[in-house]
Amino acid sequence: MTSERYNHRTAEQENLAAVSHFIKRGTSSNKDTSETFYCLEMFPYPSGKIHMGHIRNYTLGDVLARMKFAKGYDVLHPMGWDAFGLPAENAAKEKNIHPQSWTLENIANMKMQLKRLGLYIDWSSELATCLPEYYGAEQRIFLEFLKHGIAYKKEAAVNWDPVDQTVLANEQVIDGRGWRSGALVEKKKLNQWFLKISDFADELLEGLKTLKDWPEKVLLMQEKWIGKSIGVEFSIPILSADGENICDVSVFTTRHETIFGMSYVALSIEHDLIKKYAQDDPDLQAFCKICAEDAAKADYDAVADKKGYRTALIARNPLSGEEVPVYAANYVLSDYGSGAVFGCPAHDERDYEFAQKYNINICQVILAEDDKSDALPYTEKAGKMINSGSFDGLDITDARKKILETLQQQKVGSQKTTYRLRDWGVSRQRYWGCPIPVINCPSCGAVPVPEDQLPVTLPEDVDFNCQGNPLAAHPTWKYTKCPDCGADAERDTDTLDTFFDSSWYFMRFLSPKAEHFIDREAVNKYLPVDQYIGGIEHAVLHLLYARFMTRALCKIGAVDVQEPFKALFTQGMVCHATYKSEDGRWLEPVECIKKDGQIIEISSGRPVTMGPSIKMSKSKKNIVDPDEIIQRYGADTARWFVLSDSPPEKDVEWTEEGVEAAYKFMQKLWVLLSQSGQPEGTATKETSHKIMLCLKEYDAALEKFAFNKAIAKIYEIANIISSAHKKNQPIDAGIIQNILICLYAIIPFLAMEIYKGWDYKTAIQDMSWPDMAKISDVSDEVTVAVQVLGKLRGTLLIPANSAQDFVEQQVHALPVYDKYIRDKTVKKIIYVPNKIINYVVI
RNA sequence: GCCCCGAUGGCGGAAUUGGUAGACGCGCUAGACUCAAAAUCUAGUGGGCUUUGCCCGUGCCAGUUCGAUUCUGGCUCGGGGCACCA
Repeated sequence: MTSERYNHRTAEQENLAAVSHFIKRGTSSNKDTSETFYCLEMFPYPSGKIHMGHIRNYTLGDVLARMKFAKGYDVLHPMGWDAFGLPAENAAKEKNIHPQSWTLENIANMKMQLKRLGLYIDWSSELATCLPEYYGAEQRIFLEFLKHGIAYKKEAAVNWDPVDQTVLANEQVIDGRGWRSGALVEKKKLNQWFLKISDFADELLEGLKTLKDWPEKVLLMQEKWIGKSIGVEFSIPILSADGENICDVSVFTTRHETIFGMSYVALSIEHDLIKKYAQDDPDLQAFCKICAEDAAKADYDAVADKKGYRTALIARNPLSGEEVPVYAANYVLSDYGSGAVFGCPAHDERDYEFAQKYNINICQVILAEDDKSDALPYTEKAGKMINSGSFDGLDITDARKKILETLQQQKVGSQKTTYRLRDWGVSRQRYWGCPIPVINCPSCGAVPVPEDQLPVTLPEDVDFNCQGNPLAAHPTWKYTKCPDCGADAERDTDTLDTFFDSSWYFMRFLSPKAEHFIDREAVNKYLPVDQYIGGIEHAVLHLLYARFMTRALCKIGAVDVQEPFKALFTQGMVCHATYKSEDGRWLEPVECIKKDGQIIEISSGRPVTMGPSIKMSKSKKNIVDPDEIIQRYGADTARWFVLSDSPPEKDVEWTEEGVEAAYKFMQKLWVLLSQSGQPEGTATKETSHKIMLCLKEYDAALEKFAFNKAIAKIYEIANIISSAHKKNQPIDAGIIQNILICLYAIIPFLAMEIYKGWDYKTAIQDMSWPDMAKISDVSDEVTVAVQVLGKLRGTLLIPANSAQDFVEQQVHALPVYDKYIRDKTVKKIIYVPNKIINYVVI
């Protein structure tokens, strides 16, 4: 038996070049197959250091890429850097270092870390979004969109983050706060570039149905976000206080059958009619101002309280002719539907609340069948119409049909579909982003930068301590000539939202240096991405933008792919317990030690309180540095640990014990699988089959993303080998070779090191994955459960696939038979081959 | 408030179309080795009992079935998403 320990430091150093030699696109381990497999993990933001979340994400992808390569696929497994963004500018302010050098240094460091982790990546296609070769291509895309009307400019109220001093997209506002800064978002009017994502709302929604290998949860979130709603739009005549017909107001509803229950009309404070009448009504003006201020807080609690202002205007119900008051109300959204609603308090919760507060008439129009409660508002799903003129007595479905027909005949209404999804505002008032390639000319307007002047590069001499956008504050950069008329003009000083950068990078990997933005042929060949892996936090933001971008590029004829990601896997977070010192400081795990069942702070010896295990974060200091782990235990241990125990879609808790255990197991594998570790005896067939069966299950688990189960199978194999060794039975070299090929996907350094100790002819990285189909699922002998009335009473070891007669005979010989069956009447015997035999007795 | 998901030992978690619940790991207990400890190895480890063996047990209550962690209905608790979208 071998006595020396496995030294991960020398082994990982020696094998680094071989382990991380990249698979180049267009090559495969099996020359006969040309089937492609695009394996992609969400590319990282170069913050400076790899964290445990990255380790988990990239290990998952790496195992898959290695396995697919060994299975003969032409694998594309690239890596890039989501390199634009605010932290670089903040670093520039704080550390007086240029965003570019800060970012590039971080990239260099993180790339080294990823290599040390043993990732199997095609570095020849590496890209960084902050380099002109990338963002220049992005500018070309923007100009194409401009040409095709997908990009347009409009004055719009935008979400303004007062801390980051920038505009945020709707998706970046969470609970009224900036997603990054956490500051309360304000509303501000600015001239902004938008992308017409709303034009794609329906196909983005329909496309979700084709994404069979996406998590249900993400599909649902996107569906809700797009928010398709089919209803009816109709117009309501508005009269002045003295009955004079002024205009029509159009409203959208999904409950048009309740039209006879209309007891008021509510308009948004942004509605044209309200704006017009506010000019002569100071009270209305004041009301609108208060509501606008509440809304600007973008704080839900401030808006939760419904406020209304009764105008002198009168609305006439187009079907009943009834005249009802018109309100300006804070709860009516200006940018959904037509910014106006009719209120039906009897059958709508919000309207009911409003009517209660302002003492408005409540008129019931449906007599419920399924809702017996008397409480208003009624929440019926079925019922008959009442108080609805000629429609009385109809059930809801018929009433909906008839009322719509009537509205159409009278030419006051029609069916309409609305979406919650708004156009995507992409202008950001920041320096460290892709400059929008447009020149604003006083006479020609917004003029695209001519192609031969691309890329529009960022100036390097910039003052980051100025207020607002450093790019706009640059003394010369923005001044230029109009490409059309030659007059003095100014560049657009806004840069693109970084989500724009990340919504097409997966296509750029196919031609990272090319001048043209996309290599259409290569993209068509490798896309859609066969497996995309990343965090759930991008369920709507990045993943919706990327889907939109792909469809938009498809529409303008740049690619022929509709959906970018065929399969999506969202992995869980890496968590760790939190530690707090006596005086309330957060402590890093390395600052604490367990002693006699108590946790104490190493420096002071004082006791420490342990908090719950939560996502690793700098603020709570519950972080473990991957560098230290790799240094101390090796990359294989780190990889092994993040894959074991917890299913990858769930959060995993990082524990010292867990890492220690993983490390010990690496040592154990080293002993069990080494040639020198094999005893000198005779191997048995049974052991070999058991091991191969485990490998087959290991493979199936990996294919299903059940990495924790795959790991369990390796432990099982170790136990099998261990007991074989005790009986002085060596394991066949061929079996060991198969195990090592499979392990190479998970723990490449150790697998390669052990492999080198045997005299195999082909290098491990050139070996094909074992053919699992050839391994039989059943052993020669199986254990069958003997049940009486569904209760387990004994087991039986018999040859596989035995006939029922034979099994029954065997059961007769068991003590179980005398005890439970012999004296009873057997009503029925249920036999499931190789599983159970169940006696139903009375 | 609405929508979705989940609940299995001390812990993380296994369990093909309903078919031997608790694989595998951690932790724990005992033993071997050691002056001792660590490491390693061996055995045990859901609960209970009158312990050759039996009873209970997958959040709770019912149901379907020869048989339910798995299917159906109703609850309880936990997690996530959306939040005036008319």
